[in-house]
Amino acid sequence: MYAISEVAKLLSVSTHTLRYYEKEDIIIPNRNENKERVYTESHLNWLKFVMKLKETQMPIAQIREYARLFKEGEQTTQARLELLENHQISIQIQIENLLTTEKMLEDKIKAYKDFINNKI
Amino acid sequence: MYAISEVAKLLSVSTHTLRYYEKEDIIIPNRNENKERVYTESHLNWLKFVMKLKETQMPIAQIREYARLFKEGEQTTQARLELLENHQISIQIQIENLLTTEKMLEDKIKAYKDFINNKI
DNA sequence: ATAGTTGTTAGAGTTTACTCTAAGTCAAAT
DNA sequence: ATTTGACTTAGAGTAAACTCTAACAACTAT
Repeated sequence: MYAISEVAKLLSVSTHTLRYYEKEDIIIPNRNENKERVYTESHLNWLKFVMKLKETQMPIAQIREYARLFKEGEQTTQARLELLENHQISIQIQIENLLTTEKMLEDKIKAYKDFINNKI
Repeated sequence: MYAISEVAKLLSVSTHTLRYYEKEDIIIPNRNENKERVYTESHLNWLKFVMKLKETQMPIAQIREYARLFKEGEQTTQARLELLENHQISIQIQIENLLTTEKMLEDKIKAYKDFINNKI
């Protein structure tokens, strides 16, 4: 059980951002008697998952959509699967692009090094 | 030799964007007698390179910096090399992150499929 | 002649994802 | 008693990278 400030610290986000995600229906923590947000281990895991999706360029709107489907329950399993499969494809494309550019950079870097060392 | 609209079409960007990049000192095309922008093959290659950098998350400010160094000439070779090497590292980190998340997604996708097919 | 393309300056508008402020309440800790 | 941390609503501000508009000039093609 974590307070908002603890979660912020653990996941390196601001409390502002956590409240913002809540407003965007991405994480809805529990509340204690004083109406303070209480995040469980499972909220934390969900947030970590969300951050992975964000890191890999999934827009907030799509993350919200996944969260919404999740809340709707079992009948959305197929839709969630499709969403994740689409994101997997997006990730694969990103990796391809990065690899291509990395190769290009490697050549350029090599050329620069040759130039600096040997003035060919 | 390409007019702005041809470049826009070839590279799938708007003429607005091309003028914006020019204002940001990222590409400065030649001009003809009528002061119209004229892009050579080499401008096109530079633009393609720029788009690769953008695709791999290099901010405009850094691309501008690289372009500036380029214009300054040979004495900035070392600086340009360092900039590209830093970006290469950034690319490698991005690839690592993507691979990690892809593996995670693959597991989740598998779990969803199992659930759907066998209701385990 | 007129439609189309390009040019200019200057600035306004858009989108995404935060990020922060105000202004006030409430409960726990020192 | 007061500081601290949390809460609320409502909205303003920020940064990046476009994206578009206005309003008018100038050349090219039909």
